[in-house]
Amino acid sequence: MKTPGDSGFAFPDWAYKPESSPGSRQIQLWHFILELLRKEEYHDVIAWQGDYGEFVIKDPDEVARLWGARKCKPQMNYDKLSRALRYYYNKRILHKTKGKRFTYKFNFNKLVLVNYPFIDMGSTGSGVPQSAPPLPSAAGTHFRFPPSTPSDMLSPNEDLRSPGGVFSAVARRMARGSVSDCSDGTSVNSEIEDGSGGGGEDRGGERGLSGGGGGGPGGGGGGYRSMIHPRLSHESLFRMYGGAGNPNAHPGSRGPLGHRVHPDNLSPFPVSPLPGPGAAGLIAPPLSPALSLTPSSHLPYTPSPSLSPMLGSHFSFNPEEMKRYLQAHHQSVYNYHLSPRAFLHYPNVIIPQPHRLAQDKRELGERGGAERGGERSGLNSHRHPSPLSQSHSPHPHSAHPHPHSAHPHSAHSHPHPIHHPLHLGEEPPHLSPFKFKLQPPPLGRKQRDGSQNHHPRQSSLSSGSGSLSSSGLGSSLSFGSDLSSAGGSGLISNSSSTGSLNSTGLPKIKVEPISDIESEEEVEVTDISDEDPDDRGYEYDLFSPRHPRPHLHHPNGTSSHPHPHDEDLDEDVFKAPAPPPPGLLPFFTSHPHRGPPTLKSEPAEPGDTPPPQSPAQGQTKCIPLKLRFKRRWSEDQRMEAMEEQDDKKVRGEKERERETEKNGGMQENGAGSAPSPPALGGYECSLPLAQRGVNQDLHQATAQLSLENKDC
DNA sequence: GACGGAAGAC
DNA sequence: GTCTTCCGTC
Repeated sequence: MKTPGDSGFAFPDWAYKPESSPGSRQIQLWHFILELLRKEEYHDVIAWQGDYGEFVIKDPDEVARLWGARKCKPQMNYDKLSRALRYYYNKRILHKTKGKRFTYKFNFNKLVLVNYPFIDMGSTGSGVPQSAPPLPSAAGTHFRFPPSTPSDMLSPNEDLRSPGGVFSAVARRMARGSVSDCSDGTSVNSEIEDGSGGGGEDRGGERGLSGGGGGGPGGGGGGYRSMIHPRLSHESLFRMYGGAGNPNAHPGSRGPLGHRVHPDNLSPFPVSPLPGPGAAGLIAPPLSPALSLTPSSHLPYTPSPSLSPMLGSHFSFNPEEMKRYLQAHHQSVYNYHLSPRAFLHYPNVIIPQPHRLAQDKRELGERGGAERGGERSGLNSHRHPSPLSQSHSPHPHSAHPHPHSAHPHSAHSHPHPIHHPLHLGEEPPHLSPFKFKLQPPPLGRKQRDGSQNHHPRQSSLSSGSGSLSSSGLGSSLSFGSDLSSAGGSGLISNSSSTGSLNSTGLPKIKVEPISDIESEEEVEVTDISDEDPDDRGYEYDLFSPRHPRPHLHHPNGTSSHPHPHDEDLDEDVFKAPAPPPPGLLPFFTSHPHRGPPTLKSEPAEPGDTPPPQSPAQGQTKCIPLKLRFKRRWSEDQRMEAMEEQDDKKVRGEKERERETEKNGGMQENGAGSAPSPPALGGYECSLPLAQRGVNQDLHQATAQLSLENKDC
């Protein structure tokens, strides 16, 4: 009979790692079984037999004893152990080989699915037994079964890319079960470890995984062989998982500030492909759906976001890059889900004009060396440059007939560990004084009306961790910000589609200054409007970095993941931004030597520190920021009212055609403060027409605004 | 021997 | 969540 060992199939490395089972800090039984199985000295106790993945417990009592010793359960016996094994049946990790005593079989597919849901199960190489672990063939990764040949030993070169390389010797021993959990120190694991000194000698012919890598550290039981083929470049890996290789960002090449994505990662990958703390390194950080960074012909420049650590859904963008990107995007703000109307609400956001773009390019070119060089040096270590450009979601330009098809994972914003190196007390000399963060938009009024009691959202900043299916993070993008600043600094909050809507079901942008001294409170004090305390309060909640909103909660109680093309969000128009805290205004103003930033702000109060003087200062167009915001706000209110009226008219007409009775009630809602219709359908129906109307206004407003601001 | 429910520890 | 322990059933 051909045993797995004879066949040259190795069990994946992750299978030997206790960490490979999320949620369990202790070695799991199936890990332990694998430990025994991979060590020849225990082949008289337990061994592979039969089909691939099938093993027989030759000495149940001894296995139970070993297991009991490992777990410090001296009372362990086969009955108990088998009970534990039977629990794997439901998990489909293991199943019983019928008719064969003490014979079980691993379900590799399940193990892989459990541990690496991203792996295409259909990619199992030909000739690989069904029960053998799947082979991500495209990546050249080999699952073999069982493992442990000398060539499989972790080579020094693998240290950087294999999990073994990031574990301490103790950790490795722990991972191998070499270190007993028992406090008395009498561990059978030492037996295992001791006996495994020559453990790699068998299972010859198992080559290919390590590509002839040298002997691994310890030379014992094989430790962690990298699941990744040594020849598999990091880029390949990133491609595999949707990201591009980035030497600077690669977890294996931790820079001075590079965060080890997941020191205790749960996978054999350099970075766990699982979502969560270690996921971002491999998975292209799903951008805010509204912020597709796909390069396109008309978008010569794409900002490279980095993610803030811990805040799984926060991406950091270099403000300069964003500026350029926005300028490049000036013809396609809709694609950005930055409706032109967004600019309407941002008197200080200069609508990019072609000549400005050129000018800015020149400026960038002029100061690119020093300034951007500085940025690079500061950001490289925490930024994922290109992964996004290669793997990010489809560009919004491509009209998606199916609104939900563009960003299948948009709701699962995987955290990106890399963050901006800004530290409190440091003022990046080269960075724009702005910090932009795209955040889930506030819940729309229509939604809010459905549930008035919008309690402050509890922070779900760490919600990025966990299983693939659980995340549901809003994709907040922070530009040129890091987490610490995210904890207290301001932003453009957009939101695009990630989660919430403002009172008109539209995302908002908030522009706040970066300040070394700013605190979370200061951020939260951001005023949105004097006219709408409700909204404002909601803003505080929503835009507080501590309260990102991973998802959009529909009035019907369901929670949907945000999507840039969600019909609910088609009406993505931005409301009034938050004026910056007055005390922070100096940071908020543009740097004279830098020329007018694309995104800039002005002093909130006339009496505040005056911004750099400009010829247009005295003009009425350059009224104090606060006043401008208020005016804009009022404008916005009027426009919203008009829009709602239009919406309701149109909706009413359409509805009337179909449902005359229902329609009548909706029209009675009137304009302005009318609560949203309870049914989503009506809301969605009104969007296209409403947006058309808005677009006209927006175009006008955009033009006006650009004229209005170009002198400021 | 194998299965699986139940309760509980961690 | 992962066992451990106990137990009834087949």
